[in-house]
Amino acid sequence: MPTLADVAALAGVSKATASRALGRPDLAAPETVARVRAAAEQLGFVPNRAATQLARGRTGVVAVVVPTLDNTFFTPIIGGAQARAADSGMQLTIAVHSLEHAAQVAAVEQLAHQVDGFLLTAPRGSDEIVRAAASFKPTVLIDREIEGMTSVVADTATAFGTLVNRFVEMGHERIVYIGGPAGSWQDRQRQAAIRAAAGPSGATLTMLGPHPSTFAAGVETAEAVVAARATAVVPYATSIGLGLMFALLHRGVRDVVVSSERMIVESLGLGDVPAIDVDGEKLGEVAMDQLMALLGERREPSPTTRRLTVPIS
Amino acid sequence: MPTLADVAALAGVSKATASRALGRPDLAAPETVARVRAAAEQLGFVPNRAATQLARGRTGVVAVVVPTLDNTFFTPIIGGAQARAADSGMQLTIAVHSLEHAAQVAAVEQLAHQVDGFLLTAPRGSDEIVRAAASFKPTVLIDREIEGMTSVVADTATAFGTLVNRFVEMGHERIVYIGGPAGSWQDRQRQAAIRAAAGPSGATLTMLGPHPSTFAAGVETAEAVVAARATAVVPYATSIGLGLMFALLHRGVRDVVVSSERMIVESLGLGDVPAIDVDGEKLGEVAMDQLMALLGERREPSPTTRRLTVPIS
DNA sequence: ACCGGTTGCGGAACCGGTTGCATGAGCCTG
DNA sequence: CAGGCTCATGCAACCGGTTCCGCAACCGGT
Repeated sequence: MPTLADVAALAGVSKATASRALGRPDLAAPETVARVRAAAEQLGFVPNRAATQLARGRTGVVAVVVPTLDNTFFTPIIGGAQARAADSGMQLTIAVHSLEHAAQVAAVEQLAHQVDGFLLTAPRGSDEIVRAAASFKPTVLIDREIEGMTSVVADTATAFGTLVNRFVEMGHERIVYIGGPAGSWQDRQRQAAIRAAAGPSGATLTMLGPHPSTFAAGVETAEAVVAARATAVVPYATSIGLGLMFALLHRGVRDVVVSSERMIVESLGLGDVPAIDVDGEKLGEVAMDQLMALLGERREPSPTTRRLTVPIS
Repeated sequence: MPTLADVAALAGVSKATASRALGRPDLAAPETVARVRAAAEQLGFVPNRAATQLARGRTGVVAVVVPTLDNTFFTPIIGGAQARAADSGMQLTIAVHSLEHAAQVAAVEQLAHQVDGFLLTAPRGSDEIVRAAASFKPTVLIDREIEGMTSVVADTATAFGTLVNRFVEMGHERIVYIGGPAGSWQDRQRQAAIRAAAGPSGATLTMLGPHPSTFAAGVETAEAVVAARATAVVPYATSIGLGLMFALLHRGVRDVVVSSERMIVESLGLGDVPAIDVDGEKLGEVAMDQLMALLGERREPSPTTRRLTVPIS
């Protein structure tokens, strides 16, 4: 395994020059850069990460914290983040935690020593808990906004409001919203948006929940949905909606419209059921970009919120 | 941020002794170990990973390679592996690759410099491609067996065979198997097991596929399932089965039994539909244990296959 | 009392990069 | 042509642990 010293020797320069030629080409003579690069190429030189990290005081790793891997909402986010991280030569570690309890802040602190920054995905818990978790290293929030922190959110609240409007326009008069997990920030946003949208319309809005984002939970809501004599349902998560649709069909109920992802609506040929699509990959990419920006800056940059539009069809 | 030198100073010993006291307690006097530990505790000492890695020549990171994150089969595996890795103070990076093409071996090679070992999950492609990818670092295969390599497989083939037997016993005479992705090793195993199980029974077996493990693909098989006048279906993946069940219900077809995960069967109250459950977490844990064992041994250990039983109910 | 053998510890080299500082060559300007 | 600059480069310290090696104290045995 060739080291920088080998490269330097082959190129006829010192380690220092070789290092600069590869890492900061502007600090070395063009001709030297070329020679060093050629040598590195020839030897198949790959810098030792640990050495670089040690010398620079950075780990080159960022952690993505997700509440669970069982939810298809999070996995594309991870994929997007991973892709962007790889582009910058960074590695990604995945940590599964829900930041509801103070104990989990300790877990994050433990991790903090081993990474340069965090992506916290849809953290539950209070603002204070999240702030505490973010206090160790530069952090970008995904799908949650907290005053003073950088975050990237999919604007699902607006989208859900639009969805309800759509249902109202379609003539639905009894609409049910199936809420997400207890303590979910997104859920609160969506509830507010949905209430605002439905309020003036005269349609009856029934709010159910909280529910975990699982298929089983969706199945269990069928009873209540039927009891509410709803004709349209807006579920918090795809998995909930799927369980519900399933249970309804299973009961022989065929006249309730449940909004879902475009993929599902289309593959089933559900026609004019409004579909909603969150581009999780994009979410992950943008969040990682933000984090990279944070890591790049010397001084604390001002917190930003990037709001990604969520398409409805 | 306290360093080992700080700990050593506080404990009144040298760096060398401090290092030994913490890392190899058997090499130091018990009393010294206690003093050093106390000092470390008091200072909140956390060893610098990069330094350790550099000194030891190991990265402390292992990579899990999965074909996709969109399949709920893989995510629990990652979870299990992650948990075990964390127990050993190792980190996990996730790489999303399908090892079908030679080009992706290069991607693995790139990663190889940054990790100590690999977990390759359900790699497609030829044995040679997988061998090439595994040639860089110690590697454990998950859900695929290749001569001469260590692997951990869920014995779903046997389980699927049993499943078909069960259907036959229940009186089903036209059974459909919906195949998984093209080139899937598991799919080949299952096909063989299913054929062997159904062969002597006199039941008609229709093999469909290949299909990707998606909901949409499942929906699309409904046509063929109906055409085959099947009364029982065994789908390759949960997602396929879900799509199929959905499409069938949607068409008003209610007399076709589709095997699925226990969770789904139970939440829907599907009664006596046989359910199959792969403990992905366990799979990940065992695989990681095997990898740790590989990493621990000096000499090349003999390859092993751990076969995990998959429960059916 | 002497000796070979353990045992616990410290000194120092080392892992493989990065970077502050010094040096010297070459260039511009007055 | 001298003084001052910039630019390219090398030397060496450094990041924070790990580990080889040697030394000294201490053990029991004869």
